[in-house]
Amino acid sequence: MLTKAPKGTKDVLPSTSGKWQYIEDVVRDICARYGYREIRTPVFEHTELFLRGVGGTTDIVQKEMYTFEDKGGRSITLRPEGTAGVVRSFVENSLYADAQPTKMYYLSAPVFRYERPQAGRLREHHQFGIEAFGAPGPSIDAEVICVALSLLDTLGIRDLALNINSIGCKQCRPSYNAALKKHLENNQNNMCKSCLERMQTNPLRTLDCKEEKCRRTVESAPVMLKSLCEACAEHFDGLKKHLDTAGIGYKIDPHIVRGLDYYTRTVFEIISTDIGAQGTVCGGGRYDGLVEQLGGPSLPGIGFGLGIERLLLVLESLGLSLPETRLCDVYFCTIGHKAALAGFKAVSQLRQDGIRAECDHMGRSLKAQFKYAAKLGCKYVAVIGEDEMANGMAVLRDMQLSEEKTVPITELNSCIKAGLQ
RNA sequence: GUGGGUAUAGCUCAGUAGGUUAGAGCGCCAGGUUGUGGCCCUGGAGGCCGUGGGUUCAAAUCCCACUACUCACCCCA
Repeated sequence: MLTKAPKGTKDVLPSTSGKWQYIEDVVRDICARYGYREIRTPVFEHTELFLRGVGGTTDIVQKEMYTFEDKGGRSITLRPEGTAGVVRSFVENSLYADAQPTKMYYLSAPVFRYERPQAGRLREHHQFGIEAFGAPGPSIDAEVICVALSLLDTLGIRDLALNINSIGCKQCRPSYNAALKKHLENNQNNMCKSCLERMQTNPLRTLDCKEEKCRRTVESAPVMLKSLCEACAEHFDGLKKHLDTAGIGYKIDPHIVRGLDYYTRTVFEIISTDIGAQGTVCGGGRYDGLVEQLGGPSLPGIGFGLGIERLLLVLESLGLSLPETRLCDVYFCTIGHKAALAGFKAVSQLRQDGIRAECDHMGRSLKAQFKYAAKLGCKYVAVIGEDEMANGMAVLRDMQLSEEKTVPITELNSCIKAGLQ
């Protein structure tokens, strides 16, 4: 074989693309009910968008981006996440001039990060995400979370954990950061090597460390939730009230720290414990300063990204199957050239009428045609042979009931259509 | 970027005191007498045993290197 799919990429084969399509159908339906409309933005953007948007200190920007120079000398980057491009488009197209909020979604959007692949982590993966601009209050936070949970619920997934947290705003976070850093500096002996680095670059990240000694150090550290300014505390209370009202269970996890710099106030994750180490199926939060930072007006925003591949892993691990559509409604078994032509004609007509019809392309024996039809899961098999051609009658077999009847060839198609109703 | 594991048929895997033509199940194809699927039976196709070196009379099997895949760290969806 000449070459293989690049490391960290995966083909979606015909045997599984039906699952993707089913999920996409559900997503579109839910988004319509919640008033979110689709936006499609380029797969690549100017690199500076992500430098400014995602943040120069993040791992994503520092070591995971697919960046290259195009033939015009521009620095281009394949999008490493979905939000920055949507915000750019929101600003560029002056969508802020419309009545707010602006509620948009993107679906199965390819996202690229140069990482070592492992279970639930690819170099190209696909996200469903939503973004809501312009609404400052916590009700929209709750609505955004509801969209994600609604999708999971519709797919039959009930037992994933929703964790929420608030990481404050530009008023209260700097002083908290300073306090945390001070605490860490006083406990340097009780921290792992990478946390000693994090302490300098982004102290919040130490909260997320899984090392035992770091966790103990962090336990005694000041807590962001208790250091929130009045406005942030009120916002977080409001979110909890809305979630309670909607009957949504959640856990407050003060250790949630998202890896993108633009988050403010509300952050949340929906996590599975049985798809390997990469258990975050959905992650998001509020980004109140991002629109302005990318050159737009001072408008708040909130959104999430949800990984389709990880969602499929969850479905698989829970043993949940999605409804599958039948590959073929009716198969025409034919014997001989004349009959094959008649079958081809009948199939063509049925297809025009929206019926999934198939006939032989492999020169199979009658028996083999039947086997193949059964494999396709056909409801009906029609048989046309020399006898049928001679007397104008065809055999129509119901494959599930194993019942046959003889009908005039001229009435075959209408008979099939009636049976499929 | 750092560790661990694995590479044999389309898929899932057997196969070491090194020793004839490398196996199974599933899948695929063809049959089980005249034109009928699922179950069962029979047969067939399909493998430079990841690649390149080395040891040996002899290597899928032992040694080395490389590559790919995979899991985990990190990070994230």
